[in-house]
Amino acid sequence: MARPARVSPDRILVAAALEFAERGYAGARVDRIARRARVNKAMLYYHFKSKQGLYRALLRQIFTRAAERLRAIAASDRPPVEKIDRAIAGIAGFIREHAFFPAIMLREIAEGGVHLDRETLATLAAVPRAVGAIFEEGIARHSFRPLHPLAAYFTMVAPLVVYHAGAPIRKELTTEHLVDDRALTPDAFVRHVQETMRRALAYEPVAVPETQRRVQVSRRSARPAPSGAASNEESKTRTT
Amino acid sequence: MARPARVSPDRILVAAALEFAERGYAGARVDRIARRARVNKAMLYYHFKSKQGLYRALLRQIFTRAAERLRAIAASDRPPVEKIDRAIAGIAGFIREHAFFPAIMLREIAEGGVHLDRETLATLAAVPRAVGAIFEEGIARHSFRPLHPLAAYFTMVAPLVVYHAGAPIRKELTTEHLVDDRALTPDAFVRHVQETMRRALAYEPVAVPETQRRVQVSRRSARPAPSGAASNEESKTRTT
DNA sequence: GTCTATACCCTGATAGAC
DNA sequence: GTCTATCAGGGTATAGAC
Repeated sequence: MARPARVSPDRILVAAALEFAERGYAGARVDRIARRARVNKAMLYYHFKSKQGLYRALLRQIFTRAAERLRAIAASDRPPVEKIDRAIAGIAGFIREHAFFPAIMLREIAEGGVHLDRETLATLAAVPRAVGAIFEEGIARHSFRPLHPLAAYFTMVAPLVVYHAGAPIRKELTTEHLVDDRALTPDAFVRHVQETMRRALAYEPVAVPETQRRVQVSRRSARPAPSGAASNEESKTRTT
Repeated sequence: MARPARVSPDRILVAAALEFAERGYAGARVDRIARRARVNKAMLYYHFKSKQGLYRALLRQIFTRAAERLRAIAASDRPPVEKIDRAIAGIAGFIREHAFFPAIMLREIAEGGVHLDRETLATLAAVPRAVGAIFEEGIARHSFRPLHPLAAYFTMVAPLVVYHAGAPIRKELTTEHLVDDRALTPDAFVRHVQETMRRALAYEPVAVPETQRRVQVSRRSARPAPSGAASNEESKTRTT
């Protein structure tokens, strides 16, 4: 196994990921994918049979990778609260390494899954199942309040995916001075989702960080940083 | 003004909403929109000039309606906590009345806003701005902890949009016994998002509902309903 | 405002030589 | 496995009669 045999299929998948993310299934052009992968279009059909076959192969690859990472976190020997922190950081990390993923995911949701066959659906389902297992463990252990694992899954994953896919539009809106996302860095947003989920899941009242508690005592006294950016956010990131 | 003058433009917009939601911008066919609206294709071009012009007109109409509803809630004379509850219910209601909206929104996010001109971007921005005003009011009043309004906006809206747009795929996954969303009704999900946001925003430790508190006291005693569906969720909906 | 007919372009897919 | 050449179908858009 000196050198990998399947260089063209892999290059094609990488090119397809970019093209499908940018243009969607209908907007993607097989010609462009072939050109981006520097292979002949006929070669692409030789390996993947059709545009749809290529698309499905790509989705299966992404979902499998994501599910593997989340299953590892779910199987780890940590308290459920920490597993959720790590799952959030893990998803954010996965998105950073697969920047095309959020757009493809959102598009497929919008399509209603019309391109997915049984096998691809099964690999897709592995993702919420892995995260759901953490929720169920936490609920069984009374670390989390009882709630529907899928509900919790959506409140956790949807913001991450939409935030990342929404970056270009947010950038434009910020340029036009219609909104201002400059303080909302990717890391800050991950921390925000972690804090949100910790509070959402907590069985007992949420422990308020000390900085906030101090302010809370003397309600109408000086606030820490009136319009400050950095201080306006959750504290330390809990990473994998 | 006995009868409305612009029947065809309106019918075209309705048909376009369905077509763009189902197929996306690239996948949408002008022929199909015209047929669905029962107008001639040339008529469509007469009113909207191009496929892109039609698409933009549609988005402006949707965003304007959504922003108006949210601005009304933001301007109402209620405590911020309640405004957020109503904003969540309002968005869910808007989605129910405009079932095509989530798919179009997710697709446009994935496209990176390539079809949006300045005017359409401005109408889009009105939505997060209206909700953001509520967050800012709550933070100023110390009803909410300090956080980035856009961060809060994403954790609130993204789950609602993704949950609704994801219904077809979830249905398929449930049919294949890969997940089970049968207990997760639209109403239950709205309540879940409301509860999540209440906890996420709370300055003080979250007040835990009595049912939960009771369980919490005697930790390892009988849980309310082991695998029950309805009881597994947040209590009363806070509607508009 | 409404319709018919059509120009013109582009796309997914394949046949067949090497 | 790789390439060139090509096709059949369907897409947006418009011209021009009514």
